[in-house]
Amino acid sequence: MVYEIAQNKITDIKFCKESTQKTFEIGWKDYEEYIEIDVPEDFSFEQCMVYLGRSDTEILHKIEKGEFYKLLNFDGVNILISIAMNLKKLKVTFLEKAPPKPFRLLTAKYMWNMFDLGTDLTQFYKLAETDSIIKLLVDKYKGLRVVKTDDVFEAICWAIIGQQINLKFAYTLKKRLVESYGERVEYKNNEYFLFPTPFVISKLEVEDLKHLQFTIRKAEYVIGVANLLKDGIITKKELLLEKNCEKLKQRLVQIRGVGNWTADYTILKCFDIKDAFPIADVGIYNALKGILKLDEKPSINEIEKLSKNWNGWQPNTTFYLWRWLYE
DNA sequence: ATCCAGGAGTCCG
DNA sequence: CGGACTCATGGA
Repeated sequence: MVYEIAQNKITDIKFCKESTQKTFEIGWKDYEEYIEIDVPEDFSFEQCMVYLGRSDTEILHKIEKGEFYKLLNFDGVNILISIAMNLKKLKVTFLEKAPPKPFRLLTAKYMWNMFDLGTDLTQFYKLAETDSIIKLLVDKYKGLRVVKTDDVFEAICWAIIGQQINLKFAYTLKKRLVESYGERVEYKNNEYFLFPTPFVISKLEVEDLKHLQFTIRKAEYVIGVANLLKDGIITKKELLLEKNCEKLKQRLVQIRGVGNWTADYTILKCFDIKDAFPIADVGIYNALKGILKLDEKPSINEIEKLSKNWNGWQPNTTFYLWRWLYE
């Protein structure tokens, strides 16, 4: 039996050839009921957990006693896992019965993508020698990775939901959306959810989402994106072929409801593109305002100047800046 | 109450 | 193209 990788799932594990950055090879061991994945020497599971644990309203995973729980789905097959560090390796445990071997490989690849384990951050850390902002961030949060979202529908929806509202309310909206329309699995008195599929959301009316306190616009945007993906007008597989940040952005911005910020954010969260940078993000300028002790938020021009020093490492810098906000 | 929040579309010159 | 206006809802 051949297991196909769904089109919009699992980023190709091969890395962008034109990238000048070093990459690590994936390494993992299969122990049936769990797998162990090699991680870079500097990898900090704890720092990634701070990012992933930034909201107590997060519905798509749980963190308990430093252990991470999430429901995965490969081609219709649900896999409930927990993740923890064990002897400098990432240990992923299958909480229900161990899935067939191809799915254990997919799980390893999923983690590799989610924690961006392929990127060698040596050059990023070296930037700290010449950039005081990077130095401050790296000193504090070394080992934090760019935590990715595999599902492009989820990534775009989450960005749309987050437009122009505070993060707390954004998490509330996501929770309502997922609880209302996402698949649910129960395990030991806990519930775990999948992000809703484009198919399910495409069937909704604007009114359905208005009841969840979505604005009319956001409801239209989310349903619209669902239709584009459901009909195959947009596929992640096709988007992955575009390695140029600007060109990828141009394609995303054509989607109704996706402006500059949403496109930048989606690329950062869902694609392995090294100059993705949501320059209009209020989180970024709030962090910079705080770090640089500015009286007012920095202008786009000022951020552009700063970010030139970060060329090729904008995604990492963005995550480290966001991390600074969670102190 | 007032301002802001991990904005986008539209219109107008 | 760039700016002003509109939409829209909870949090602090």
